[in-house]
Amino acid sequence: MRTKDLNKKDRIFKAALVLTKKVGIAGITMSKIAKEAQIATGTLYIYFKTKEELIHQLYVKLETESAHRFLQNYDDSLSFKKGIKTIWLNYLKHRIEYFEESIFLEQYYHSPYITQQQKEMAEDMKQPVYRLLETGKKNNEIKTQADSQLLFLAMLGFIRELAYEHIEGNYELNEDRIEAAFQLNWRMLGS
Amino acid sequence: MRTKDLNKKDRIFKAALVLTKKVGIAGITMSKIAKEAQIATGTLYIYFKTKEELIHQLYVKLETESAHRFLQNYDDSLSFKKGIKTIWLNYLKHRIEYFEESIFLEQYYHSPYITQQQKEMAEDMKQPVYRLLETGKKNNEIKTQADSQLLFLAMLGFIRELAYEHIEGNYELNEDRIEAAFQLNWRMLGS
Amino acid sequence: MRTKDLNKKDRIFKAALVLTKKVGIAGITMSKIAKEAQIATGTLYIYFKTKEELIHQLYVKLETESAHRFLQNYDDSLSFKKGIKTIWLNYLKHRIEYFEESIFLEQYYHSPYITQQQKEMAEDMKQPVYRLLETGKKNNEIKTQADSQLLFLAMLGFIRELAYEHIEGNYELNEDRIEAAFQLNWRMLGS
Amino acid sequence: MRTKDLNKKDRIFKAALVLTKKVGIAGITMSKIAKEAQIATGTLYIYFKTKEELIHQLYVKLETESAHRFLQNYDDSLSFKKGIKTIWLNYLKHRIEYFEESIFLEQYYHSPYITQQQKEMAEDMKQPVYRLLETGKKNNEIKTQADSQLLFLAMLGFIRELAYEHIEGNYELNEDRIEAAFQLNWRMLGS
DNA sequence: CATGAATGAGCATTCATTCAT
DNA sequence: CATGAATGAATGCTCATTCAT
Repeated sequence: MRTKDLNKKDRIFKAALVLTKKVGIAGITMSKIAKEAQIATGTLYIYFKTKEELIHQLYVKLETESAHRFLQNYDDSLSFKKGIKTIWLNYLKHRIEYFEESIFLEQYYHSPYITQQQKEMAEDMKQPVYRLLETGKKNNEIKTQADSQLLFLAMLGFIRELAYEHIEGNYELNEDRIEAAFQLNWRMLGS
Repeated sequence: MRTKDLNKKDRIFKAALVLTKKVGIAGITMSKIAKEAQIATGTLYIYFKTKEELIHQLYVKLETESAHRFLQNYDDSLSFKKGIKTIWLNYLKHRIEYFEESIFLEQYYHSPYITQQQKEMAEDMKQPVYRLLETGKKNNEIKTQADSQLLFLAMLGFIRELAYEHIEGNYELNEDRIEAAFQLNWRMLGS
Repeated sequence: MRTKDLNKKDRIFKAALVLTKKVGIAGITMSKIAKEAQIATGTLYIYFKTKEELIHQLYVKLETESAHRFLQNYDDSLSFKKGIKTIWLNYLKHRIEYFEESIFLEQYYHSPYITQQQKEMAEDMKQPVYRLLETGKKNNEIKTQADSQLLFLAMLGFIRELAYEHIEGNYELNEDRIEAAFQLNWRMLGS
Repeated sequence: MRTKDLNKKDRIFKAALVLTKKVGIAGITMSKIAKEAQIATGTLYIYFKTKEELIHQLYVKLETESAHRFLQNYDDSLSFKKGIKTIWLNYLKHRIEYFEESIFLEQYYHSPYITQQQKEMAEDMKQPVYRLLETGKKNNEIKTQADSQLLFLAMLGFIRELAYEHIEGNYELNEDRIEAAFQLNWRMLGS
C-alpha cells in the first residue's frame, strides 16, 4: 500500500497560501485549492476531513515554522547585542521572505477559524525572545526602566511595519536602512 | 412615503463592523448583516447596490474618520513634544477604542476588496504626522539621523502592537505603562 | 375628488408594450414599467391590483382594438372581392403597424397568464371574417371545395408570415409585392 | 468516479420543454427545471454554465433537429409535386408532433435570449425548401408569377396556422382535411 | 391619489461535502 | 487512493407587493 503522499499535503498548503495572497482567506474555496494544487476536490477530503481542518493545520504548520526561523543562527554563546540583532534580522527577513505566510497568519487571527487555544499558542511562540530580553535586563545590558514585554512589543511592531511598507513599496529597504532601523531599536533598549 | 432613513446606513455599517469582529470579513454575509441591523435583506440593496459597495463605503468612512481622530486636539501652537504626544495618544486611544474598526480596516487591507487607489489613499492619511516629524527634524528637535519615515513607522508599529496586546489581555495598559511606552518612543527620536 | 387619471392607465399600457418589445414578456417587471411610465411603483397598484391583472387588462384591450382594426372601412355594400381585400389589407397593415402589440399578444398566448376563457375570446374575434367567407361560399363567389375555416387559416397564416418577414427585413414589402401576395391568396379561393 | 451522464443533458432539455409548454419561457426557473428533471439544482450547473446557456443550447438543438425532420424521406429523384408534398407533410407533422418544441422556438424568437446570429441561422434553415421551389419555377412546374420566397411564406404560414388550430382543438385534422389543405396550397403554385 | 422605502419570498448561482466508479 | 459528478444548503441579489408619509 502506498502511504498517503506527504508531498500532496504540502502542495495543498502551498495552493491555499497562494490563494490567500490573491483573494484573502475570505476568497478561498475548496475547488480553487484543488485546481491550484492540480488535484480533484474529492482528494482534498482524503487528506483533510473538512475545510476548517485544512485551514487549522496550515495555521499550525506556519506558526511552528516561523517560530523556528526566528531563532535561526542564534546560540547562547553570542553576545547580548549580537544575539538580539540575529533574532531581529531573522524576524525582519521572515516577514519579508514569507510575506504570503504572514498575510495568512494575520488573516487567520481575525477569522472565524481561530480558537482561544491557538491564540495562546501564538503567544507562547514569543517566549524565547522575551526571555532573552529578560536576561539582558538582569545582566544590565538593557538600561531602560521599561519592562521587557514592552520592549519586545516595540521591536515586533516596528519590524512588522517595516516589512509591510517595504513590501508595499512605500519604504524600500537596503543594507543601510536596515542598519539604521536596528540602531533605532537598539537605542531604545537604552544604552 | 417613508423617507430614506440616513441613520439606517449607519446601522448597517455598525452591523457589518460587529460581524467583522465576530467572524472576520470572510464570514460576513448580506443576510447576517440584515439580521444584525434588524432589517430585511432587500433593504440593504436600497442603500448599497452590491455587497462590494457596502464594504467599500464602510472602508472609506472608517479611514476618513480615523484620520480625523488622529489629529484631535492637535494644533500648531503646541510644542513639538506636546504635539507628538497628543498625536501619539490619539492613535493609541483610537486603536483601543475603535478596535472593531481597526480590525475591519486591517482585514480589508488584505481582502479581495481593496484597490490600488485605496492603498494610496491610506498612505496619504499618514501625511500630516509624517510632516510634523519632518518639521521637528528640521528644527533640530529630533536628533537622530534616521529619516522621519522610519521614525514614523517605528511609532505606528509600536502603538499598533501595544493596543493589540492590551485588547487581547496580554499586556494590560494603565497610565504608568502608557507613559513608559511613550517615553520609549520619544527616546528613539533621539534627545 | 379627482377621478383616477385614465391617461395614466394608457401610459402604463404603453410602457408595458415598449418593454415587451425590448425584453419580452419574460423580462417585464413592475419597477421597469413604473420607470418607463415615469411614475412610482406604488402608483401602479392604484390602477391594477396585481401585475397579473395589468397584463390581463392589456391583453383584453389589445385583442379588442385589433378586432376593430380588422373590420375598418369594411361594409356590407362592398363586393365580395373588395370586402375580402379590405379585410386582408387591414390585417396585414395591423400586423405591421402594430407589431409591438402583436408580439405581446403572441407571447401572452403562450405565457402563464392566459386562461382558457381568453383563448375562446380570441377565437371569437375571428368570427366576422369567417362569416364573410361562409357567405361568399354560399353565394358561389368561392369555388373551391375547401371549407371556409380552412381558407381562413390559409389567409391568416400567410399574412402573419408576410408581416413577420417584412419586419425582420427578410422580405420587404411594397405595393407590387402586396398586390402579388393578395392575388396568390385570392386565387386559392378558387376562381 | 461517477461518469458524466450524457442522457442527463437530454433529460434537462426535456424538462425545460415541458415547462415551456406549461408556463412559457418566461416562467422557467432553474429550480423548476431541476425538479422536473429530478436532479439537484447544482447539477444543472455541471452541464450548463448558466441558465442562458441552457436555453441557448436547447434552441440550437431544436432548430437543427427540426431542419432535419423537414427533409425526411425527401430525395432528388421524386417528382416536383411529390417532393413538395413530402416536405409539406413533414412540416405539418413536425408542427403537430413537436408542438412543445415549436412553442419553445417561437417564444425564444421573441425573448431576450435570441441573438442576431441565431436569427440568421434560422433563416438559413429554410434554404433547402426555398431552393426546391426555385428549381420548380425554372422547370415551369410552378406557373404563377409570384416569386418563390412568397410562395414559401404562404406555405409556411398556412401550415403553422393549421397545426396550431389542430392542437388547440379549433380545427381537428384528419386525412381528408390534410389532403384538402395540401391541394389548396398546391393550387396556389399555379397549375 | 402618489410616492418610493421596506419587506421577504424567490431567483440564479456557488460551494463544502459525499459518493459511485 | 483518486476522481469529479452529484447534492442541496446557503449566498448575493431581484422583484411583486405593502405601507407610512
